[in-house]
Amino acid sequence: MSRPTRHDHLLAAAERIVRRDGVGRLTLDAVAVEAGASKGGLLYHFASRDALITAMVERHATAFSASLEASMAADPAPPGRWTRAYLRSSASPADPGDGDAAATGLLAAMASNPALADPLREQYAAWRERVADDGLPEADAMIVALAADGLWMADLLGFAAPAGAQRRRILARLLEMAGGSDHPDHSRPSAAPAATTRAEAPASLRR
Amino acid sequence: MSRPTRHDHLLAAAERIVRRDGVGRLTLDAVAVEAGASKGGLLYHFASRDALITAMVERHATAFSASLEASMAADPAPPGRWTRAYLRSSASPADPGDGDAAATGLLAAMASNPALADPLREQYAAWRERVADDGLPEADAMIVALAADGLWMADLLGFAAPAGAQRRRILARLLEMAGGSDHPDHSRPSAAPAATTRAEAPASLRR
DNA sequence: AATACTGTACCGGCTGGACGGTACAGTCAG
DNA sequence: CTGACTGTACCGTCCAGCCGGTACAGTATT
Repeated sequence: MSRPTRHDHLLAAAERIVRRDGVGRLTLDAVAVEAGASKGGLLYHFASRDALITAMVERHATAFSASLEASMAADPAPPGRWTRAYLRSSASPADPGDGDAAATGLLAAMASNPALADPLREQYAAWRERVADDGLPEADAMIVALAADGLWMADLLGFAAPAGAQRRRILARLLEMAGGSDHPDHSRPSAAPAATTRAEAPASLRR
Repeated sequence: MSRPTRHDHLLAAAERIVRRDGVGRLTLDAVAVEAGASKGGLLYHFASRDALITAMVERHATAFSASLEASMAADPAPPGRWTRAYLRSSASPADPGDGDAAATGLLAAMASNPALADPLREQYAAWRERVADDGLPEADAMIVALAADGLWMADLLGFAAPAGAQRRRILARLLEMAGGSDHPDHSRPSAAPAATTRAEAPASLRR
């Protein structure tokens, strides 16, 4: 679980393919080639295509979970902590390099076998409970989380998500609804002024 | 464009398959069988699989658009009309028989060729503009729309969407944010009391 | 009125290619 | 010697798209 192993490289290659070429191109051969490995080697690590996709989904789930936990730990005010953390983690991915590649596993699962997304579904339900019971008016907290999901979905599906100043205003308003400070930029060096904003639609997902 | 033609039957069959068996089962043969037609006949109407999926997407777009327009026409108060209509149309599908089958086209498009969803993307962008410029505080209107999308996505992906009383409370709060009356049940016969609530996750989408 | 022709709707078998998965012999580091 | 691979050949299946039909309604020709 420390430095990137072959295992990780293969997973990363799979994500790259989905993002760049679309789910339809996620074949065992393509992944092997992308990772500079052989098909045999790939199947040595992941016994089947489904196993590969499951691993992608789980990778995303743990990554998001970690981002959530970190964001929450950095937020001292108890009421609305989870909700704000959820918002931050969905609206701006942890690792900028990753971009919104995180969801590639979900996409792949939905395309070939929705049941593979089950672990994510469970996680999601748990997060939801946390949000609902966060010391805020229940409906408000849920609305913040749902709006975060809406934003995330737009990115995922390549729909035009609000960007730039508009996005920033929406995020600020959501943070406010979640009982957060209006100036959450305290720990941000502001070296990257519009860093909160995502450029455009993914522009990924071609065929 | 009047009574259901063969064309419509084929499209409906395709939607049924995606909903019942999952996107992975959407093959030309399966659609033909489901519609009680032959593969040749199917290909006579839709020159390719992509053409079929495009038609599914467009069908959904026009259906949603119609529902939106109708819902808006029935809402006399100018400020926030679009936003409320958008909320109502996403949160409860027009035709109950359809269920949330509407999105099957999107699912199919994302699975095989994301570019096929482009028409929907355009529509979506247009709707967004309408919402943003609806006489409400921009951020609030967008949040309502995004939350509606979040709800819709949960249904689409089979994630546990808020249901029952909780869903009703959230919807009420969203309607309030959109400047609507708190009792929008005026034209509802209430013969189906919990009709607003969707039972569970789609439970569709198997392999 | 009979014949010939045309366009539309639809059928169903076939093929070629892609892809998941298997098998296996070989390589190389520790 | 073992465990982590590589490289390649191969199999079976699935599936999109093609194509050569059929049925039939309407229309023109004689």
